Amino acid sequence: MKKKTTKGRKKIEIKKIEETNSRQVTFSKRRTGLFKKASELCVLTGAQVAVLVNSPGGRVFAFGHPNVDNLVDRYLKSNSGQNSGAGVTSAVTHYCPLSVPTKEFNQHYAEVSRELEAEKRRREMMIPAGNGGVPWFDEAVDGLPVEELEQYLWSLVELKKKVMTRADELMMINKSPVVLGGFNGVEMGFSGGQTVVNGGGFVFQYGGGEFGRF
Amino acid sequence: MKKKTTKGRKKIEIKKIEETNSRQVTFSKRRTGLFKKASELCVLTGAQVAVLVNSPGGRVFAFGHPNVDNLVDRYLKSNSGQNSGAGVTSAVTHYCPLSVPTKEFNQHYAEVSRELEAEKRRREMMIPAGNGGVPWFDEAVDGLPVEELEQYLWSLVELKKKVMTRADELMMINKSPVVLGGFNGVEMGFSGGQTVVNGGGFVFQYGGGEFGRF
DNA sequence: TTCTATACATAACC
DNA sequence: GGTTATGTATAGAA
Repeated sequence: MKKKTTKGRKKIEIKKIEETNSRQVTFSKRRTGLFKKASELCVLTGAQVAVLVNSPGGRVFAFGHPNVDNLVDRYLKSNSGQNSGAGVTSAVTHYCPLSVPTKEFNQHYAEVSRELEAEKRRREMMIPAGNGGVPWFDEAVDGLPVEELEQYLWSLVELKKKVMTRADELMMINKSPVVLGGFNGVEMGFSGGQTVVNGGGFVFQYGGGEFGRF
Repeated sequence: MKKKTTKGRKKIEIKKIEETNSRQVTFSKRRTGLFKKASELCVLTGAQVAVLVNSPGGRVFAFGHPNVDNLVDRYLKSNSGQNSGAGVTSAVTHYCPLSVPTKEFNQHYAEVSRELEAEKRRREMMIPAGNGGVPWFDEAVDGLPVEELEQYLWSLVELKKKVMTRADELMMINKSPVVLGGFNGVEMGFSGGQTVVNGGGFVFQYGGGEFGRF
């Protein structure tokens, strides 16, 4: 008989995988799984779903049902135009035309998707634009490109801004303290905590502990 | 002893669920699962992911990392100026500037949505995507050199991590997914380290209660 | 929602 | 890409 060569799956912590290679493998496998899940959600419930994934390296993968463009388009229209609240679609933000590369990809995706669906309607998966297995992931991850740093920065800046504003509102409107949670090993709860705002800083606290500062 | 009350999970065919109620339940469960998967993919591999879900009922759910809202700003800035090399790599990041009509629409939509959905995450949102709020931080960061940006980045990333980690803990420990709900008619999913947004703001929820809106 | 019993996804290895 | 042993997501029922 065959020798047991594997110890089987092991539990992992959900945090960035530092090891480049396994990170890439995981990305690939999970991306596939994500698309599959999205696909099943569509088929089972009739919902429309669009998933856009892009690796730090910049490659874009997408899944869409009926297809990405339509979905995005729909969001676009429901925004700029006005639609009753009835059958609503969305009210997300206004999207710009997709960049050429992305556009092409989505286009391609749409085709592939359509074909597969027509064929068996099991799942319309995606496939990166053209190149098969290409080194895309490693490049920018370690040196974390400026653009990514900036994205994070802005993301955080926005978060902070909103947190601040919200904190103010919450404290003004009702006197309920804003609490995000407790500490490790500390009982969880949303009462008894308080939000402290000081010129520029925002601290989430619970009991005597602090777990977040902005 | 306890009677076996369930036959356990059964294999199902991936085809539309006709029974309305179970379809609804499945939608809810799987949507949560999908967001969680997306979240994990982001955390584990550092990829950027956006998920848009349109339920048959018309509700819109979205998940995105990094924060879409901020990417809008980011885009706006790089767009008006020069499409900087920092250019956007993801389709998700290509958003058009929010137009006034859009904002108004979103506002209106939010109201309608509120009426239709008497559940809980209804109320008011604030901070129309973009600016309009506490600019101090914004401006402070605006003309900062890259080196500085990186410093800010690190400090903020650390803070963000704490919050995200905490959210994760809350979710894992209490099994209640920490939800970053959206308004503007868009339900935002949030779990495991992702900040979900969309033209407006988001809501931190815990179990059935809301504990923070930004 | 919550609870099982299972189906399915996937971490390690090849 | 495939295999195997497990960790997880969930269908069905309450």
